[in-house]
Amino acid sequence: MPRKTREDWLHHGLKTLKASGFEALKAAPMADSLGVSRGSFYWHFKDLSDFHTQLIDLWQERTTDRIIVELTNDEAPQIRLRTLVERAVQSDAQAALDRAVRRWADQAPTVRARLALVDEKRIGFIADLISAARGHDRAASLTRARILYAASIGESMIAGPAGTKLTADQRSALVDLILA
Amino acid sequence: MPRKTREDWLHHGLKTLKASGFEALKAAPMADSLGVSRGSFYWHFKDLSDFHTQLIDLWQERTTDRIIVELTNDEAPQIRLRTLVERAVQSDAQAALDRAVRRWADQAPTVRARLALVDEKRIGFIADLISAARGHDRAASLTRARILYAASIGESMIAGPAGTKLTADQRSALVDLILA
DNA sequence: CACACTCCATACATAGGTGTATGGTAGCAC
DNA sequence: GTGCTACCATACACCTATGTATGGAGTGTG
Repeated sequence: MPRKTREDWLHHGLKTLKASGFEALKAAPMADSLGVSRGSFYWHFKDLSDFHTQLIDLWQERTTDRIIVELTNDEAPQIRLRTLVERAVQSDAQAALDRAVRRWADQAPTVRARLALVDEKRIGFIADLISAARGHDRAASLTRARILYAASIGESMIAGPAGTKLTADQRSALVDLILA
Repeated sequence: MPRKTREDWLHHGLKTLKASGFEALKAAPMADSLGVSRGSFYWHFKDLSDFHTQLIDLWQERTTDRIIVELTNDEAPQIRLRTLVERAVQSDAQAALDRAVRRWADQAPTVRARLALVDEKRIGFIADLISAARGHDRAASLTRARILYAASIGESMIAGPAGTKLTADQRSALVDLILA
């Protein structure tokens, strides 16, 4: 007997979003691949848009709020910044999910608004780390944070063939450049 | 009497793609907004995927091949590089269309393959300009080209509130950094 | 053991998309 | 002005999705 919980649906939603984009966040196909019927979906969620907002909440918590908490520790800010970049770019899972949300945001205004908040929060946190490391004034740190964040996102968006991705050394050099 | 040509359909396709994403590239809604019926569409194109490939061809010609030809002139490579960056980031029309294609690529393998070629071509051209300006070896120029290209793409992807975009001065500083 | 409560399957009405087949109209060729 | 050809409208069969209503299965609790 299947018996899926609300969390089962949401986790499957994140997987689907990452693998197939938000266009695949539909009740019928998801129910099929979960081995239940749409009845389950409409019991746990009022409708699709209810499911969508809960999904975005979960995404933000996992990919932003939780990360910031984890990286608010006693290590040197330079180290924390490098850890952050590696986490964001290196792990393809995180990058793919973020790409999917970003694509989604271009079509759904509510998602777009949420993504804007998340971007701002992330850039602000990066700026905090830069400030702590180098003591720039806030404006300069924000500009550099924005460039670093943009480069990371862009890197994950380029569709080039395998082997053309930036290496760890090149990413590290980029961080040096930002902290210079 | 309407009487739309193949070019009318393709141009409307680019506009639709830019404004509403590839999900809106459907025969029925486009026919409505063009004031004709789907009969016209299926006269000019075999099916949707035929339309899509022709659309991608037009996009590549306009946003890559033509630009490269225009910028293969006698001006100093530093100047041409700055012109290229301004064209790509500043004009929102180009950026929005590129974003739409990049999102599309995440769902359609054929589009993804084409985008990979286009990215490679653009990065190669940027690397040419960097090499001409600074005489780096090919590998170093390609890395820097990739960083600059990634930063430009990422910048156009960030969904922050108005006023947080990089200014022209900041973009120019980024180019200086790449050419250093 | 009964019974309520939780969870799900199924059927239905509705909507919007595809691609095809068929027939109609406008304009040019002669 | 007849006729050909290019272009389009319409109707059809089909598919896939949504959301709702209704009627079961299971499971725990008294």
